[in-house]
Amino acid sequence: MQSQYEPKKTEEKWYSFWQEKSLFDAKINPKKKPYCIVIPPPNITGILHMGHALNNTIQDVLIRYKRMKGYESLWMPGTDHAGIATQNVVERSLAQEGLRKEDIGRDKFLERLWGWTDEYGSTIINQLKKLGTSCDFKRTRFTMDEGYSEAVKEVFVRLYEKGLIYKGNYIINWCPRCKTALADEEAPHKEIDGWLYYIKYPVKAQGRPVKPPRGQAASKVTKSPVPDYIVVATTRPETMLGDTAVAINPKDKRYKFLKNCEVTLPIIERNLKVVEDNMVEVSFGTGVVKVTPAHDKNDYLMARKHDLEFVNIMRDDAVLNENAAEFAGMDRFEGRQALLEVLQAKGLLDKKEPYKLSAGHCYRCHTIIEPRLSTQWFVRMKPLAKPAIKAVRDNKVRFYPQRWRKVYLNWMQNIEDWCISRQIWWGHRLPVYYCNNCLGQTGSKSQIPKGNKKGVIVSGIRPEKCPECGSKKLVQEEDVLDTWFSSWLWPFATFGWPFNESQSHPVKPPQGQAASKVTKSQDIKRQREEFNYFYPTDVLVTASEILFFWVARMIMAGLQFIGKVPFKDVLIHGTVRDIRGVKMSKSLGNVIDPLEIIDKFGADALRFSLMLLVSSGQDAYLSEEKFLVGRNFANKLWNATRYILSRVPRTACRVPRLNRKDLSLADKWILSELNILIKETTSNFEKFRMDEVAKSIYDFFWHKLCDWYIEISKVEKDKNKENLLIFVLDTVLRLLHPVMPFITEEVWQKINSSKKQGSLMVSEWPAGLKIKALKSEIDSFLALKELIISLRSFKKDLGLYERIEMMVGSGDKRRSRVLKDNLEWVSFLARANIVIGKTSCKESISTANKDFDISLSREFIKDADIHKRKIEKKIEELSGVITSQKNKLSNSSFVKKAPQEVVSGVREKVKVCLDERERLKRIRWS
RNA sequence: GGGCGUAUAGCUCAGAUGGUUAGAGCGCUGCGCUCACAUCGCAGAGGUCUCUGGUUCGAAUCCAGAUACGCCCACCA
Repeated sequence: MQSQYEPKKTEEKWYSFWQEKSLFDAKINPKKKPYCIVIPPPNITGILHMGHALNNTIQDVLIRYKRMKGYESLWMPGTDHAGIATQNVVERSLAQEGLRKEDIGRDKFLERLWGWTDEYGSTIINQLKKLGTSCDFKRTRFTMDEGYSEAVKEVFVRLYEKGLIYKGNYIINWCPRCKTALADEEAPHKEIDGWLYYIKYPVKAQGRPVKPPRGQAASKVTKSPVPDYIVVATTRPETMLGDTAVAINPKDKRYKFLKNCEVTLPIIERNLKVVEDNMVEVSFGTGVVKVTPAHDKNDYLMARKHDLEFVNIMRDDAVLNENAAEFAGMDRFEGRQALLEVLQAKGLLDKKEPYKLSAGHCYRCHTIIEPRLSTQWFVRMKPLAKPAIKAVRDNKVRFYPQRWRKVYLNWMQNIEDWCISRQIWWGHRLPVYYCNNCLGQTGSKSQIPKGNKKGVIVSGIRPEKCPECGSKKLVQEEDVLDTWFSSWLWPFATFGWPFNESQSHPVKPPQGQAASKVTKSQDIKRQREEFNYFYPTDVLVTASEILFFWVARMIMAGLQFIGKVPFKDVLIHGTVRDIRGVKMSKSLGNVIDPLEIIDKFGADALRFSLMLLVSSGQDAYLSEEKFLVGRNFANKLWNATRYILSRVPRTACRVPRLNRKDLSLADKWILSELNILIKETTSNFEKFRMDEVAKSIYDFFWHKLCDWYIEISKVEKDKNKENLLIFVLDTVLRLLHPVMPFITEEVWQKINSSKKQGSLMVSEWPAGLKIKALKSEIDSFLALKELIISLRSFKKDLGLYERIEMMVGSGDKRRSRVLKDNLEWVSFLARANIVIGKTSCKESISTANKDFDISLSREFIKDADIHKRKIEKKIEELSGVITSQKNKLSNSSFVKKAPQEVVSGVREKVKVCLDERERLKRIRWS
């Protein structure tokens, strides 16, 4: 074994070993309880980033832990077709050839997409393997798999038949670059710097003159004169071209006169209606709102209420259309500038003020979205949300950390309908067919009124003819479904749901299994049984970013289609950020590539460091050097193993049974510490506290096993020691394996070399130890440990580095005896030749700790100043403690009200401190 | 405009159900290649636990308020 651990030499070896032995595979096992996690399917366009590394490490750690704990662990892997993202990638490559997707047509474009998917779609899955992920890869699913598509269609049809899917003309988020509708969640609002423009709209008194008849009080006349114009404020001036009204608040007295006026839209010269609506905020802008029903969500709602005209002024690429008069053909922002110039020239631009506004941005390409009136498909969400709210309220689904529960409930209670149609080509095409014959009579298919099903056929299988008129002229809906409309089925569609015998494409059997040997119905039966065994899954591990996109919708889908929640626990971890706290992103260039870290430090180092850093849902601030902890720990483990193996002959190397007999004080101590570690680690895993798991193993291994026990073992070379060293190491390897699978397997194989080859990853999780140490024994050991530290410190303060003779005594007989029994290793570790007994002050210089008095011959001392100051400081410190503790005791309500054990604890503390201080005070310096 | 999170050593963070004159890692100082490990060992320095009130015998820990930073949601043009 080399003195430095080299991860590259072991990682690949053991990963293929596990795969060859099919250790990642899961199947129904009636003797075991199931444990199942479905992977949040990464986009096929994705490449592994630190967020994936974190997310998947957590899952792998849990899966491996439960597997060792005796569960049948299934980690279901797969990828997501990521509609818009993937289409964008392929469009870009097309653009390099100077082509647009329209040039080659839908079929050819889809061919390209499938080609890309076949070539690059599994990149991320292969990268995941480098992390050590123990997914059952034979089950790898893709949201566009034939079988999966059946589930998507089934769900669409079921929802449609229940009246939960409808088609309607609404204002939706439109990305003019991707040229598709987006759901609200896909268009996050971001603040941008803009301007608030104040524009004058000419006003004319209507019909009868407003002028009052002669003789009436003049004051009343001057109260509401009709001005030449009113001023509206807007951040998007170009939309004025689509204005069909202006609105005021009914309570706003300032504009009462407008009811009898004609307002004209400049440039277009259109008459605008004047409407009153409470939605108008009196205090904002001028109190008058321009209403653009086809380009703003609020205006749209207002228009519906007041029966206004809709004027669309933009094409799908946000270029102004023929309704935009002279500005037609200009891009929206170009048009804005041009329009402003015209307004300026005409004296209609009152003023402009800098203004921060928040606008939706496409979550794929970051283009500012344009609210657009268009016909889309929607899912009615309220009925789906209701049971999903109840399930969380009833703790059928629990969130970790719990605060996300509130966020979830808040969102669900205010949920709006989900726009699911997308005007792209890559995705599941809606299982909707139009009969041209029937629709010919009612008009174009974009104007199907809500609820009118005539000529619209929704079916999982393409119908041959129209059930209404028999026509064979059927056309399938061009739109595809939102990617999340397939992802929300992930926890059950991956198992082959809906298990229809009649479905055209059953889920393909696991790779390697001959398809012909398995009949379709057997296959479906197997899938159904597996589903019943593994569903509901156990935990979903995810970042908070997709709580609404995905997690909430999965809960709704699970309850709606299966009648059971899809998972019991939702573990939400933090976001990965750079060292300054900025979210890592490729465009910012602040990413740390996990593959590079693996290359430099090893996958185990990456995993261990990540686990250490993500404490209960907090964001992790990363830099390359933070991974050194993991690397160093791996190296420590490696070298400790090297030492232990040097002590134990290889041929005899196997994990022993422990014998209660002949255990030394140190043995008892380390076993008792190990026992605590087993308990803590197990309970921390159950609480999803992977940071605590990593921390406590690290602490035990490094600072208890290596710093003390192994050091002691260099002196205390009894027969038991070898067995114990192997035993403790073996136990730690088991505990650590979920977090650091590679090095633990490598080491475990070495210390189990005499056994026939098994694998650590499927060996048993450590149970609590039966051997118990007495409290007094542990106490004695700790006193010796403290003594060693005091001896070292004492020497150090006196500037002594040689192995010298030191005198140690104790007033306590038991302490003296224990010291005598363990003198050899105490001396070794203290680097001193210890003599038990007392010496006179004249010849020696002394110190004391809680249990022992220490002194050494004056002949060694050159300079005792540091030591003297330290003693003084220590005395001061002790006095402080004594005073504060005594104060407590003199407080009668403390003695009365505090628990007995606390009071006696304080008394004990005072006693001990007094004693130590007394002994320190006795030290004479000359 | 709502909702949430975080403020503890120079840095990154631990500190269930209140009882420690507050812990770790990194960094820093000093010493050491003690035969597993310099990706190491040993000994140290370093904190009025953001502020102000309150509850309590007792608060880093619970409550209220303030301040700072961060995040999410929302139809103020």
